[in-house]
Amino acid sequence: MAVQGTRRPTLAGVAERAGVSLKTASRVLNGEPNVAEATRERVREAATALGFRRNAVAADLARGGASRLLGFISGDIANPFYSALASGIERVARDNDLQLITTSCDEDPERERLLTEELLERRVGGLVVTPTTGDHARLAGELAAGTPVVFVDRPASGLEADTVVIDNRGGIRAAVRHLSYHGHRKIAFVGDNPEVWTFRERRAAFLDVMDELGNRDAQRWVRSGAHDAREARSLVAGLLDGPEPPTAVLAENNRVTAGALRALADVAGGERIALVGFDDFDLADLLGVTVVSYDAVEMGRRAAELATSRYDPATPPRTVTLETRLIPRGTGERRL
Amino acid sequence: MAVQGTRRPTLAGVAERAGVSLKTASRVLNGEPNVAEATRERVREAATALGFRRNAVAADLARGGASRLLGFISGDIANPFYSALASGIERVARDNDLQLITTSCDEDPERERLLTEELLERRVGGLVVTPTTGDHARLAGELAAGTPVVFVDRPASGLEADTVVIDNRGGIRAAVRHLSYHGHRKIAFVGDNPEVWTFRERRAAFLDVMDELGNRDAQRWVRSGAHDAREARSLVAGLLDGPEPPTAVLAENNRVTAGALRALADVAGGERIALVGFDDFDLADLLGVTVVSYDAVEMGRRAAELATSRYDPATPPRTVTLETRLIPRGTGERRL
DNA sequence: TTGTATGCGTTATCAA
DNA sequence: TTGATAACGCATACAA
Repeated sequence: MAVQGTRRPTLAGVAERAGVSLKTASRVLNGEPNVAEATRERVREAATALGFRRNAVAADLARGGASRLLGFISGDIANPFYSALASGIERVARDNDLQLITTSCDEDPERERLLTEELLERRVGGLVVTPTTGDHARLAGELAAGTPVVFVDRPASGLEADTVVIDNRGGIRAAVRHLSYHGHRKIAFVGDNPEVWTFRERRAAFLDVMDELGNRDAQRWVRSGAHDAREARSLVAGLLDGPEPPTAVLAENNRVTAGALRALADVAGGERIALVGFDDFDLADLLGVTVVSYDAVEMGRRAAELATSRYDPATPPRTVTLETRLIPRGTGERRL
Repeated sequence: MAVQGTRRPTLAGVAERAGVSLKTASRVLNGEPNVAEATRERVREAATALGFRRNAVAADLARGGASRLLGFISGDIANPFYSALASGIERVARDNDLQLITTSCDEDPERERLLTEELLERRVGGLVVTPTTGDHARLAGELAAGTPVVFVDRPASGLEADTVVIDNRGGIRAAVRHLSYHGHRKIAFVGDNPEVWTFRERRAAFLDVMDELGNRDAQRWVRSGAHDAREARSLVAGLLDGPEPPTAVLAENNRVTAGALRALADVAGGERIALVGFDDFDLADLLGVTVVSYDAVEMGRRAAELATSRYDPATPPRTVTLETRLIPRGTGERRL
């Protein structure tokens, strides 16, 4: 048992106690072959007696190259979406004997840059990033140096790199068609900030499908700027209170869905207004909300697989697109 | 720009290019004083020209002692409770210039042990653990060696160490009294497995308060074994379907609450049965569920503060108990 | 203000 | 089957 003040036992200490050289002790403790069984036993005993625990920091340095660490830069780890990503990444990390460093950049480009730098200083063997709107060209050198940098949920700007996204357009298409099939024409699209890539993708798809369905002026049904549930609530409230209230609301993400639900609960007859949300959420079944669902854990897993697979920087970047799935609950209208 | 195959630029390289010694380059790049401004400038230029990025692995090894890493062993990072903890820990880590390694042990003692070992090999400067039921006496030596190990949400067994918990008993007391105040006598307590410390605490409090209120036989209202929402649903369904259905259900955690909600939705008149849940959750307001709430992010923060504050292993372990808060929504009965 | 020398605890090379 | 010795890249007494 180590005691405070006392140094921790080292491999050299184990070797000395076992009466062998450093290299032999190393061989034994790393399970390498070509060591006599008797020697092996003596080293093991010495290690246990001293309470030896290998120093992974020293090992990483000696080995050279990357450390056995993987980096993940999320927007906010407390957000269920990001923690689902983290969960998928973690599993792949585990399978590859890597430890995962998680960080949150609060959607702040400058903070993302700082975190990237810190993780690269740690010589991570791979980096998974949910990119903010900033430019990522600065990472070109690192990519060329062989560090796999993978972007997830949205692509980086100014850089060609491996990317994992979902089929946003397909998801929106399914949602709008679902509502249309159930007779809705006045469909409002409520979302986050237009700076966000996913918002733009989803809005574009919304306009496309509405156009295909004969609604050439869908732009007037679009509302943006709802970054949290509270803002979404007032945005939807405004729609319902306006001159031409929609009969259906398409919420661009789960925060908007939550806000929309509250707005609908606030007005008389709100339960007769249909609601479809992008992103599934807990208890959506109870609230009878039809959603566009996808597997965020799988998304993390795929990203981590790209980030851990050794690759040739010369090969063109890969893009993985995951499918979405419409989960109809009722007829698009909520049944409370 | 580094190119693949090429080694990464080192401090020595920067020093050489700037025509100074290693130590001087180190001084400049670490912002230490006592360097001529001209020298400083030359070193900076050399660093930029070479695309130098310090190697944190080497720095940690050279500095000796612990690495600038913090470890967190959660049950499952995809679980909102654990990711809230992670969020709090992450903020403290950031403030202390530490990087956070997050792991999930899936509530498996053996896996927790393995993860602990791996993190200690990484020489983490602190370790936050949500302990499983296994014994933790093996960590005594590490504690004595000066690594702050902090347990959060429940105490470790077989080891005296810093711990952060919430006031489970107070929370249950408030919940039962709330229901009692609103006229309920037949209150069922539905929870997870009795192996889980928090369950035992909460059940004990439930029985105490029921006893105080004159219900001496509350044991028959206790149901356990609901580890997920599905199991909770059938457990509650069984209660409602039994010979003497309760008029109120106290759910021991948010998974049970979700299951109970579904069970109540399944039966006629279910909306007249009161429900109070331990743990607040998203959209609880919409569903009209009264809850016992507490701040999981704060819990993580407090744990991380204990794990980062240098302390004397000789001082007795500290226990931080965080308050809970009853959030009444309606009269304890749901208003849908 | 600047530099020299040594150590951190491993892994890896190459020889014995 | 084993071992001596040199990296790995930086920090830090101590000197100049």
